[in-house]
Amino acid sequence: MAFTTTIQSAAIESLQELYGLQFSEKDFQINETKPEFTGDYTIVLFALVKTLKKSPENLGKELGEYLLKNYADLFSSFNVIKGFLNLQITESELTSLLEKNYNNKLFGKKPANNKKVMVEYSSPNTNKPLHLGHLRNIFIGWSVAEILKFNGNEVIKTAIVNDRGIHICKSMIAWQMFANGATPESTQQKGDHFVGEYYVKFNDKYKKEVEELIQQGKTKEEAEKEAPIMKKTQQMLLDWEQGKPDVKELWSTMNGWVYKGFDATYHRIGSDFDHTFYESNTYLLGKDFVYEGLKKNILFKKEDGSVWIDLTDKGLDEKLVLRGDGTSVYITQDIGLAKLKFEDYHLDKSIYVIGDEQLYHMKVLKEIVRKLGMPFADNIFHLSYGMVELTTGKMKSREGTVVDADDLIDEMVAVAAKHTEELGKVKDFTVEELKVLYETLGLGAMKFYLLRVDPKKRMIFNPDESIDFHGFTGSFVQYAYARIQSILKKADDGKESANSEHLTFSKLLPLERQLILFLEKYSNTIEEAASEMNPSIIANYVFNLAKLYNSFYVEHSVINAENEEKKQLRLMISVMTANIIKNGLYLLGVKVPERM
RNA sequence: GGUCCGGUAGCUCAGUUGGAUAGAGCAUCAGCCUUCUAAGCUGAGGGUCAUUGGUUCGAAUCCAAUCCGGAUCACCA
Repeated sequence: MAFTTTIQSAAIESLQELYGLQFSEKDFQINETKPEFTGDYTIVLFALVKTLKKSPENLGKELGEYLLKNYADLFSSFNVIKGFLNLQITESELTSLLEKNYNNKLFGKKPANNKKVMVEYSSPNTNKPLHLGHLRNIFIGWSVAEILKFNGNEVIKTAIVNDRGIHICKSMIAWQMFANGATPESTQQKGDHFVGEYYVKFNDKYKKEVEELIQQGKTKEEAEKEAPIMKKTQQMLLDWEQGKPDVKELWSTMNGWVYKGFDATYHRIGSDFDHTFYESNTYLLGKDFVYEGLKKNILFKKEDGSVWIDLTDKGLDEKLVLRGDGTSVYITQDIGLAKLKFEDYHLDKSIYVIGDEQLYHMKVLKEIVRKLGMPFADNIFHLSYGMVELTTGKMKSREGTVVDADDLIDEMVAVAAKHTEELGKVKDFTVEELKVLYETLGLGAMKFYLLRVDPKKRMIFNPDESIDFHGFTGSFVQYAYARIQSILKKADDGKESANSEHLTFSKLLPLERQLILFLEKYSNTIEEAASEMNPSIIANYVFNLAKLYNSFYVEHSVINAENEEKKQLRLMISVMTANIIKNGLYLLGVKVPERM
């Protein structure tokens, strides 16, 4: 049990004994004691003062004395300042905690609790390569999935691939017009980049045609509709929907190129999925529920045949769910897919990692699903994240300011290599080891940078800051880990590994105390990260742990400790710190190097 | 215009179920490598927590209004 909850229940019991009143957890707070005061944890008494009709000082004194007397193994001293009761934890409690956890490497991992959760993330279009925004999405999704798993849930990672629609046809038309049969193989290009180029070529050509038409006297709207390349594209979309063989074949060939490219990127960044949904398979799914809803009068039809739902009672307006020509729209497919997910996988919860620009869409989806009487409406959860902006403003594909994912990864890894060389560390490694190290450092820096901010918030991507290896970065944390490994290796060489049997530690130094107390908070931290679905909580924790350990590291020697007892204690602290860093970083998708 | 999100140090961000003198990192300045990896450590300066009012023992945190920024309100996905 975590210290805060232990103290909470001790205080509740004590108050019951002392004053005969039953308090609950919500009645008063347990905080960590601020560094400028003596103590480890603080009970805030103000809230109790009123009901107990006592002065804060007296209440603090009485409660403090009672706790000290009746929980002597837990508390060693107390002091009262204003309405704050500061308590100090006994050394025996701290060291036994260390021993217990040292032998149990799970750090509060919870047993399976049988919640089945699906996390959907990534969700790319197949007409262009992944970019920085996708990376934030993927890292958040993967991390949240792993965090939920670590907290005892059964998690299914999925992606929905948007593999159909007008945007894919654009790339296809441009390829037909300009490629002369070129392929990714023939041009030595990654498939997603190859296809993306034709998407760009489409837009160039389209723009030119529109301009020409405008010069011939057409309005902008007319020109955009009548541009020959656009007409061709729309015809292709119709052909695709009617299943015309040559169109379908080109479509699957080009998508195949893109998937190969995506897979390479996913593999490199360590992202994985248990299942992939393809929109081309699911886009018709919602229609049946629309017909059903019509029968039940939940939906209504307008004169032109289009089908709508009235959400005005929810503060929204009327939403279209089926076009006049009977084809489905975005929301229609999502209704179908939502149901499919819950029914095929028997989910307790379905999480969608989608940008916050779709908050409205997801709200509408939930309401429609609810109105259609599907029981899982409340278990749909939109994990929304803010857009990634550049220091120069927003990313816009038309203006060429999109940061390509593969380019960015290459650059991060290259900077990691350069930096390592400059520090003169290269000579300690083989070529193979260096290659692995650079990936670990470069990808680690990038993931940490994108995950250290609360997902819900918009964030600004600063290229210089992102490739920094100092301060609040993945490298900083990795470095602390590598230094510990170095100590452990030296200790092992002298056959002096930590032995936790029958040791009595006394006189903990302030930094040793702080570290043990901080390590103890890890299990709370991952629980919080899970309930908030927020990896940044772990990033912050793991950084602060590394920082604290670094202070300890320069202040106290482990191998040349004052005596054997101290050495064992510090080895145990070091091992636990390393294990928790490794585990915490793992939950962020960041690997640790044994040396760096 | 309606709805939603945000505004904390020069910059990027923590801190918000109300608690003690608001914290990090970067940047700036000053120190620390014969001693477990200096990708590190120690210290200094830097704040009207957007503004105003309210709630109370106590407000960055809750409420109201205002200002500023963003998203969204498609027979696009």
